[in-house]
Amino acid sequence: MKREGASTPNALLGLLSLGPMSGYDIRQMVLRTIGHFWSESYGQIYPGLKSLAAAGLVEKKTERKKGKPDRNLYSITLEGRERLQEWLRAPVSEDVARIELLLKLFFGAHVSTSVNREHVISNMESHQQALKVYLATGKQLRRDKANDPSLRYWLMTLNYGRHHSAAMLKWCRETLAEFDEMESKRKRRQ
Amino acid sequence: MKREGASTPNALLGLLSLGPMSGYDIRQMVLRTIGHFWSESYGQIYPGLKSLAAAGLVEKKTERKKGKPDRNLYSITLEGRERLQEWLRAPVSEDVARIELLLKLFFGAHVSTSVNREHVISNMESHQQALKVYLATGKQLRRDKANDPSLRYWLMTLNYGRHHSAAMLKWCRETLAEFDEMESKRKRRQ
DNA sequence: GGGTGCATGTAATGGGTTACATGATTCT
DNA sequence: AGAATCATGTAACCCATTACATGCACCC
Repeated sequence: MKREGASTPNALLGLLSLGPMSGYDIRQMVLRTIGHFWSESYGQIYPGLKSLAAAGLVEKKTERKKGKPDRNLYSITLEGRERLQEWLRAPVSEDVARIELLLKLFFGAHVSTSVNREHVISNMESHQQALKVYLATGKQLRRDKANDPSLRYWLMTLNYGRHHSAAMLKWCRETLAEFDEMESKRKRRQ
Repeated sequence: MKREGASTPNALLGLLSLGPMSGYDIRQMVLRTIGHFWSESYGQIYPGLKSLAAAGLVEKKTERKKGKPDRNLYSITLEGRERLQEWLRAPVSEDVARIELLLKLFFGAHVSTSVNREHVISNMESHQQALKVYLATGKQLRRDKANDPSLRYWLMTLNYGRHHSAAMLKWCRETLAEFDEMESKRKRRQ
């Protein structure tokens, strides 16, 4: 009877709370702003907007411009805002993340250390890349959104990413050192 | 044409590489050993074992014991081991984790700081708890599995958890301090 | 003429959890 | 008598991605 979960409609409401948007805009927004901890595909967005509209939580207005394709602009209603706040106040549902890297590593003894090493290295690279992005968007936000009341919250999510990626880099380096040790031990025995 | 994903059968093969097990055993194993980064439900395990058996990657033997319910013991075949190694060698497919806490925080300006603070606090508590578990199981593994060739790999996954939770605790403390600051600013203005 | 970006949507498919259904044994 | 643990499995449902389908405008 309790469903719980279903955060996609809430994500949509959240994004529309920043201003009216089309489904296409939402997709771009997701990629540019919350992309490092959230994803939404068109297959979720368009049907999601439709059902939110049917529930009266958002309103649709079709915008016609010569020379450009029609845009369906959605804006959040008062009821939608209430629903969003309700969800924000509800406790965070935590479920176990499935981390494929760790699953492979857990069974790593079945393959050579170099295979496992490669997995760790590519993980390290993606976190190095992510760190750069976090720092850059942090700067950009502080510059462009200096007076936005949401700025602090946005920086918190960025900071989360910073801490996470920094910790992962540390772990990667330690793990690579461990592989070195394992390999030199193996060589000594030969 | 390329499906990619579908890691459940590989997880099952991995667990069975540690020794013959029933579906029930596997569930327990998942919870006790890889539970901090993986989950499998009966609804995945039993059908999964069935199709692995149909593909010849595992073998089923029914064990009958007086006074106890029948157990379907599954063991990995040679072909299954090969398939497992193939998967282990394939690159890790990384997808964006959906972190509900961050989604709520991103839209945090719509509710009071105390609501957001509560979310962060309960996150902090769960990581404190997790850290304790990591340290305890680390000790236990070093004691009980001192000669297991997989020990190093298991400790790597634990270490991942340690680093992650430690970083999250740091982030939580910083974020809580930020809330303090926001609230004292608000008071000063009143 | 062809690629890219804007724009909307659906259908197929996959992957997963939860609830349901059943039943024995052991411990309290 | 009743709860907990062992044990197996299915069905309903939910959530999500990917591929498909369409089409215009702008730039090279």
